[in-house]
Amino acid sequence: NVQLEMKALWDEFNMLGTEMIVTKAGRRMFPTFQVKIFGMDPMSDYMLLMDFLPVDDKRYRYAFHSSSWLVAGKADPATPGRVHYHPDSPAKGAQWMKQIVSFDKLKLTNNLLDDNGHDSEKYAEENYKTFVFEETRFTAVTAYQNHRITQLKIASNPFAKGFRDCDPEDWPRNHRPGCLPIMSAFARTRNPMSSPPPQ
Amino acid sequence: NVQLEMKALWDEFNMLGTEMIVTKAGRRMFPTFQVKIFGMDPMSDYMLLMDFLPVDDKRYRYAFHSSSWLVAGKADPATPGRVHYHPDSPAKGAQWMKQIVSFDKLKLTNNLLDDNGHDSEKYAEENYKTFVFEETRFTAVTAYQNHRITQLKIASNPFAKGFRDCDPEDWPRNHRPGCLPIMSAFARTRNPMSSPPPQ
DNA sequence: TTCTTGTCACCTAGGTGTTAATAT
DNA sequence: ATATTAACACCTAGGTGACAAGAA
Repeated sequence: NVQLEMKALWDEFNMLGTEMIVTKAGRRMFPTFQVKIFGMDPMSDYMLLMDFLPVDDKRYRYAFHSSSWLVAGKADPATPGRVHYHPDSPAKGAQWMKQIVSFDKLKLTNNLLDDNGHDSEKYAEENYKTFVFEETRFTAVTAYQNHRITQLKIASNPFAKGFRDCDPEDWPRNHRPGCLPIMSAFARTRNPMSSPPPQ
Repeated sequence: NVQLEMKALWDEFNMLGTEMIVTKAGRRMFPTFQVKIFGMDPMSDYMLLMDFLPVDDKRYRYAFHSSSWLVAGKADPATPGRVHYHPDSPAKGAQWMKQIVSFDKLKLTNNLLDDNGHDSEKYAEENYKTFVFEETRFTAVTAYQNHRITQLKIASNPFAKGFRDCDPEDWPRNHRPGCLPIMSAFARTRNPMSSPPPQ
């Protein structure tokens, strides 16, 4: 059994239509994909890996007037079957279960030549179990399209703090009209990012 | 077979009498202990670990007038048998050998209550091979005693760049008397730190 | 046009020796 | 006296979106 961490934040993005930047050098995902794992055999070794499933083979473009994604042709040839092994692999079940497993080093790239930490598919014949979290679905972009996604990223990613025009700590004391939509998405009870989990 | 990396730098420190700061929170070693490994079985799994051997059970204090260490009593009770497993352990021989193995995350502490990434001794009964590098011998201190050690740390550790009063790149162009001894210790051919090995 | 890339200021995160204050 | 601690300015290292320039 696997439980997605930061589910509330993922849901918030998902409601707007999550976008993830891809670059040639590789860009981290935000929110970070991290999970709690239950029910492994504590003494057995496990490999943990992550890959990405194309939802369809279409290409989309964002229509700003209607704030929606429109089909705009066929997708690029599918990404070669690459998987990202969690760097702690292999490890005992007990190790995986005793703390949150984070894929924060994982980077998305549109450079087909660069592996970026991805390995070619192996172990395909072995027993494995797959978990899909629909709320982590995203559209890969080279620049953000939906401005509300940009604002939610700025509001919730600590590394983008430089672009905030309103300190969440100061709200509602410093309440200004322009901050309201961001703040409503940044309710502290739903977003524990500011105090990241140990290790 | 194991080969110490940055041996020239280690030798330079060792000639002066290397000192390493220990703190309650833990302090990295500098130079970093890193090695190249040869002759493992590529397919076998290996644990790699590091520990510290007290050279004697004496306590020392530094005599500034003679620039030497004088015996000043008996050592504290020996550190409990703690070892530091390399975080990549276990891994195949091929993996260990294909790049430099670095213990850069290792931290020294005088806090007996804090493990600081150290594990209690295990595998004592299993087959293992030990390598000692005499040139990495050091004196644990809470504050640097030998000023020449301080200057060599400042000259060679990138994180201490803020304390340099002379940019190695500008020498001998900007040659000033006060910089000469530091620069002679920082010959670029003997200190590749400025361009760290990939990954 | 539309999409992609490279550079930038601004952050987070954490490793330095210094210094002054505190402990022994 | 001497040894240790804690706060600090100054770094390295690298993750952000904005923006201007370039490519398709």
